[in-house]
Amino acid sequence: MAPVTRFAPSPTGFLHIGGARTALFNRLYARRFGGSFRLRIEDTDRERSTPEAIEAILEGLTWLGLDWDGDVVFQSARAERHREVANTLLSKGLAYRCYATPEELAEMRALARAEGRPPGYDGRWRDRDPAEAPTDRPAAIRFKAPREGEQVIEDLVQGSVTVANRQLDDMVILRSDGSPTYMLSVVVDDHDMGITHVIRGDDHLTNAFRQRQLYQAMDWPVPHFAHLPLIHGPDGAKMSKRHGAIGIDAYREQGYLPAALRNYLLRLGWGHGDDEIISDADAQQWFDVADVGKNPARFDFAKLDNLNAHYLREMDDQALVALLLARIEQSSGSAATPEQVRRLTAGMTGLKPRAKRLDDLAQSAQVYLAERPLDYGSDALKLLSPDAKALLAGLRPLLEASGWEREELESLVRRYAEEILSPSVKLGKVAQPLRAALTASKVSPPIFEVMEIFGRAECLARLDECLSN
RNA sequence: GUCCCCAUCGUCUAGAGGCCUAGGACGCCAGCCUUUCACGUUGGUAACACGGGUUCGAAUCCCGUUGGGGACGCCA
Repeated sequence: MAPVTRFAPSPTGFLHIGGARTALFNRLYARRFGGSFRLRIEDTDRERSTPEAIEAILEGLTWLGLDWDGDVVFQSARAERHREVANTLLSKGLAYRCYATPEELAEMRALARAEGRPPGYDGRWRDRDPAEAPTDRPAAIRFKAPREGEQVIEDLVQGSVTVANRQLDDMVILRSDGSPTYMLSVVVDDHDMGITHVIRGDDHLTNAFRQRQLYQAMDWPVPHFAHLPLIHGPDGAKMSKRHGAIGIDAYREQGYLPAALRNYLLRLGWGHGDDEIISDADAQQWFDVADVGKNPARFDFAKLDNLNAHYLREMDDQALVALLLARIEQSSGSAATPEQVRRLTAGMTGLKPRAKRLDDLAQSAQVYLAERPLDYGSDALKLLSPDAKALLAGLRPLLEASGWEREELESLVRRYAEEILSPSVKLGKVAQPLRAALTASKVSPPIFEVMEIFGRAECLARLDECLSN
């Protein structure tokens, strides 16, 4: 049977990196075995779910290239069905009304803890005569969980995990306001959607035991479970905003490529021999959730950067320029001129190997965007000493008479430095001031490549402006 | 506190009893390349948490210790 997986985020915040990996693994698993990958928004939480968060999740997934099959299911729209199941359980005697107050509940927990028992509901309304029910407040519906025996889950990642039923209390499935709880909703939705493999974060492992009880009570087939270890921050502690628990949109803003993120996330907790750069096609062919490691992985930006640099270099120049232009327009508020686009496109080869992310690429791309008069900073000025300017002044007539192809320019300047000036003067002695004069910077792509792209007229004009200052 | 899970270089991992003198990648260090910065390239640094077993033989199996993580809501 082809697997059906799903990603089921709750829209209470942005799509974070852990969620993205969960979605990736679900999708990969479904693709690998010819199944389908569904998306369900768990928006049963009253106030905390926001339309903005839903939007951020859908956008984030789409941007990452993690498209889903079929329509998005909104859990909130299925509340009626959830209630129906709760009532079925009630009529089967597998659920009951509970009138315990929040204060009572807190006491129970404190007491249990003090006595060294697992904290939880003590079952005080479990077998109570309904005639004793108070009339002044509504009841919540609790699941009548089995007290004896144990729950065994053959988790695809965690292996066989067992918990005694006595560790599990009677969970609320319908709140006193009549709204279904998450615990009920997931089970009903996963069942109704025909989900065969529940692949999700490790933090849900203990929920799986309770959910299993529910499946059994309804006499539904229990899906396969796979609980993925969580992603930790670089210091081993829980991901915090400081180190990566930022929205996926923040990665996008910093200039990470979807392909790089996919590759990086895939290698977090999973490996395929010595392979590091893994194409989507290979990932789809190789990935199996059963091969995911059980230990939590730390997030490492240095490795992500390295991977991103790789995908950046592999990317088509035109596509990269388009991304860059959008970014530049957004920050400067104005569109690039055709001449700037021409320079940028021509300069891509030299720019690409120098960048890790789109943000630093945009930074170094300034070389091709800046217009005269150039704004010389202290770094450039340092290279433009009177002596250096004198060298450049001597070079000017030679440049004017030269062809304008990069190799020709290079050999010209080399000859100027080593033969005309002195054998001890290296190319760099002239090339560095030249770079400073033409780009107002001390670093740039190879200066002769830059010169070729700018063209003779522009270069001479820049040189003149620089020398006349 | 109760329950569950985990443990190989700094990080991500390969490793399913002899192929391990523990492999790869990122990072870091050094050399080469070089007009700057990068790219590239060559080499180097660095790990089986600890203690007991089992076995002819253990990174691999078992137990314990320590250290991490997760879950214990009328949140999801």
